[in-house]
Amino acid sequence: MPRPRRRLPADQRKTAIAHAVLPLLARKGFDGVTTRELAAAAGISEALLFRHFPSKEALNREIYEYCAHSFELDYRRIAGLAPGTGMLARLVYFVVRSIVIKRAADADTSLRLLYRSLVEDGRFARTVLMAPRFRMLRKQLGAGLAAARAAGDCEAADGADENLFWFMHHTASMICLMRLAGRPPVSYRGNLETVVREAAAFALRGIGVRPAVVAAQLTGAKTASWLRDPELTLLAPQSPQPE
Amino acid sequence: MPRPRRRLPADQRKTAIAHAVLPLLARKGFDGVTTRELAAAAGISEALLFRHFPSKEALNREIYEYCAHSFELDYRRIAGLAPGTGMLARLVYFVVRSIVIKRAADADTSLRLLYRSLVEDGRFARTVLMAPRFRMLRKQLGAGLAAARAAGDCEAADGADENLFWFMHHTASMICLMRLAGRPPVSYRGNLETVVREAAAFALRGIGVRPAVVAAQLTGAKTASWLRDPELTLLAPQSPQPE
DNA sequence: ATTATCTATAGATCTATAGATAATGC
DNA sequence: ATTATCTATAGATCTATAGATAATGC
Repeated sequence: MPRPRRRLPADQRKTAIAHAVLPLLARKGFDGVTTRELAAAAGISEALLFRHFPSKEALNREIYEYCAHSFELDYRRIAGLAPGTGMLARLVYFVVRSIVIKRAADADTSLRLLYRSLVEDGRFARTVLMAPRFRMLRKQLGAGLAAARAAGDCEAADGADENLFWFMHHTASMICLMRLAGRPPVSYRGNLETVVREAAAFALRGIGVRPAVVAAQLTGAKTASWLRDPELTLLAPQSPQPE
Repeated sequence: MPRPRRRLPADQRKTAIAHAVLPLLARKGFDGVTTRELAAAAGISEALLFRHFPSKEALNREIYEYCAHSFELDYRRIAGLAPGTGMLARLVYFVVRSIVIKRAADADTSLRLLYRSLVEDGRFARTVLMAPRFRMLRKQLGAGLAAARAAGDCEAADGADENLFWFMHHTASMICLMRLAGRPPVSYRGNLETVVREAAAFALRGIGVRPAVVAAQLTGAKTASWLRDPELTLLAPQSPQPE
């Protein structure tokens, strides 16, 4: 059965391979997946795979680069808001939400890759977490905290604002990680949007915002209205689709 | 070079293998490690490995069981304390600390296994996180919250206490996970004990305890005195050493 | 006599390459 | 004429077993 495959120019084929192969690689891990499986997922022969990538290792490296962009956030909108208690609530809510609910089609793929990296050498995780966008977000959070403190809505911190940023990030990240496992080992009460709102409230109180202020800021009606506002979705951009 | 190995009775050898093999398996993952490497780590031939474990897969399963116990906490001491704001602070502080700083020798090994499980099928993570000790801790936290609320030290939650417990747990877990990667992708300000205290404060505020109360409860002097109290270390028991 | 251990190796699988064939674009 | 693709296969490696040898305990 000589099956003549669709012929593609080198660069397109390369992208197509990366795209097709990513989910499998993320799910099974570099060592758990075979080049035979990868080729099958890309709908090509193993020989062609090795023509486009000199080795399995090289393919793996390219996949990381291909995937890294999917963690970008459109933070410019947030950057435009004036620092204050309301801005702080929005910032935390959207960061938490965009981590817990990733909208990109390949969401759990890129996240699996990220967390897998953490238990291994951590290289990929470093590229993602040390990227400029996080420095930016940290700065924004700092500005929001300062404004909220000045307004009396927030307690001064005992430690560094930077640590508070990461604690917030961690709360959301671990919820996301728990949801990656087929049957989650932790079952939260309420539906996902509820969990997102509760986690955002937890994080806001955690960074020092007074409980009463948090309750006023994160009402169901308010977050619902934010979700309808396309100006501030803060979600990951779509991946570049091949072809 | 016929090297006569030390001869051990079957059960002892089996335990010895499990013990010797665990770190390598956790670090490289089931697919990333070879039976040759595993045998070498255990100081035996591959043939002997397969005599004690019918397959690599079977060895892997046993390793999970062997490792699961290292997550146990000595929560009985906490269970003995009367619910109240002070108990709540202690509980959160020690849970956070025991997650971030695991004292057992094979600490990062068991944690790697746990987090690796999360990006894979999640089976092991479920055994660990759904264990009775967590239900117990959750109950204790609930009692502490109720008492602190009655005392006016803590805001009533908008959601379930159970979710608050997990958010606290998540904050600590992710700090721990970040520290597993060789060079951590996130660098916190301050030394580890400081980070632990700040994270505990974050979590306490997060679950609703008023910022001023948290500040009063988690002073450096207070946590230092807790650390000197052997009654309440709440740390993981030592692994059973072979032989 | 039984049980633990080793050396040697089979059989399967996995990465990677060689060399032939067919589609594309000038 | 060039470039993409395939089939076939080499060479390495990996899991697992067969069969021989040596230590232990009755």
